[in-house]
Amino acid sequence: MVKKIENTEEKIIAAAREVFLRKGMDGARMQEIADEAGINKSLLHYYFRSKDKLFDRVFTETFKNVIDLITEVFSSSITLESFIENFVRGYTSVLIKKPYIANFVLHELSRNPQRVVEHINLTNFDKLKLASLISSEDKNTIRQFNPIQIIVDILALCIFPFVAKPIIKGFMFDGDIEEYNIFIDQRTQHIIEFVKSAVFIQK
Amino acid sequence: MVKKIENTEEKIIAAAREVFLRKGMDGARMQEIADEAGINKSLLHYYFRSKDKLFDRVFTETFKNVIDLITEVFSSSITLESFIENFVRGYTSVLIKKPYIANFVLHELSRNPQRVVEHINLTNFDKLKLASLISSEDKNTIRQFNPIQIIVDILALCIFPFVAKPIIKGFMFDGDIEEYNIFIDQRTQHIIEFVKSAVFIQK
DNA sequence: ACACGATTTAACCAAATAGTTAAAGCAATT
DNA sequence: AATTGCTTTAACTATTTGGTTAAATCGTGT
Repeated sequence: MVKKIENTEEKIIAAAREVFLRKGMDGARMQEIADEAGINKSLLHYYFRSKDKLFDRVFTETFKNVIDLITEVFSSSITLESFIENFVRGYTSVLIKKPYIANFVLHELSRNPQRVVEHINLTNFDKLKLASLISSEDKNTIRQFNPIQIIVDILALCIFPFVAKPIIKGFMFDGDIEEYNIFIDQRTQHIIEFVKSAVFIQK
Repeated sequence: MVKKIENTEEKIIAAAREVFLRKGMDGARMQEIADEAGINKSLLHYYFRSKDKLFDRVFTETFKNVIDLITEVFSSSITLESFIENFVRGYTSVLIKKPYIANFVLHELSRNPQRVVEHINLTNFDKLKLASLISSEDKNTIRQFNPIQIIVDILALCIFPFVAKPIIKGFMFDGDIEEYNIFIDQRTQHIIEFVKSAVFIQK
């Protein structure tokens, strides 16, 4: 190869992600993606034969970030407390670095739920992990919530603030992005304390 | 008028909501909306001059449900505990009746954040209410979390399970809709207990 | 029977857009 | 200098789709 192929390819993927995110798969225009990537439409089709293929690539690549994270967190936590901390830290740190992930996945979840679920099912990710961690705790130190409710709780607490960013920023903080950023900075610690307060019984 | 105008109009709105929800504003086709409503495209344009106007109507109507609820809950709660209970009960009961609301609003939030925020700002909805309820509690009985974090927590816990339905159903419950429904039934009570456990200090 | 609004039918238009093609240019490798 | 592969330009096609139009039909209250 003569010029660096990855560079243009990555530029296209980043541009496509931007545009798909802003406009959704249907709203996105190939021309707009080309513009965003600083290339022309012909070259775009030279790299990715169709809009569908391009979207597929972007989705798979984006989703992989989440999968890798979850797998890692699930396999490395050995107590309930460390699970909660790792899970929340892992999730929020990924979302702080790549906030677009939340919207992107949720958008695809409503457009094509089947596909998202299939991607999750491809992972070998142990959904009974939390239940087993809970059952190995002393029953007098934790409240007996349904483990699945707790998993959903933690996911909700981590993901929602990114999806609802315009509302939190625009309404809660009157449009002040700095206040929103502070809010997000404090979010990780807040969730950990909130969940632990809810789950563990204080003496 | 000769025939009942509301009937067809409502049929169109319901059909449009369905299709807009499934496909998003851009993915939706006027023809598909007409089919779903059991009428033809001409009549669709006879009632709503353009796709934009139709979407606008559907959005405003859908969003009104949420607004009315929040306003009601905010004005009627006089203690922190009753606020939490009313808020969660109000939110989950609306979403159980009309689960499409969550996706619909979130979808529009990423397509046109400005518009959603404007709609919220039009309400006279007191965002300091929770803070004032917290400050009137005995400091020894509640944990000192940031009130805005708590509001976001509650919203997240209520809304997320509906948005993530395909994941919860498809992955957590291996596609069993009945188990998902039971999960949702228990959700209201779970959230209330979870939040109260986190916020109130037990003796 | 008449009028009038609701509804259908069917053909049509204009714009947008995914995707194609082909020829030419460019930059590094050989 | 020739080759090779990335990149541009620009014109083009086919299809989809929002929206229009006009005439016919249907149903009901007067």
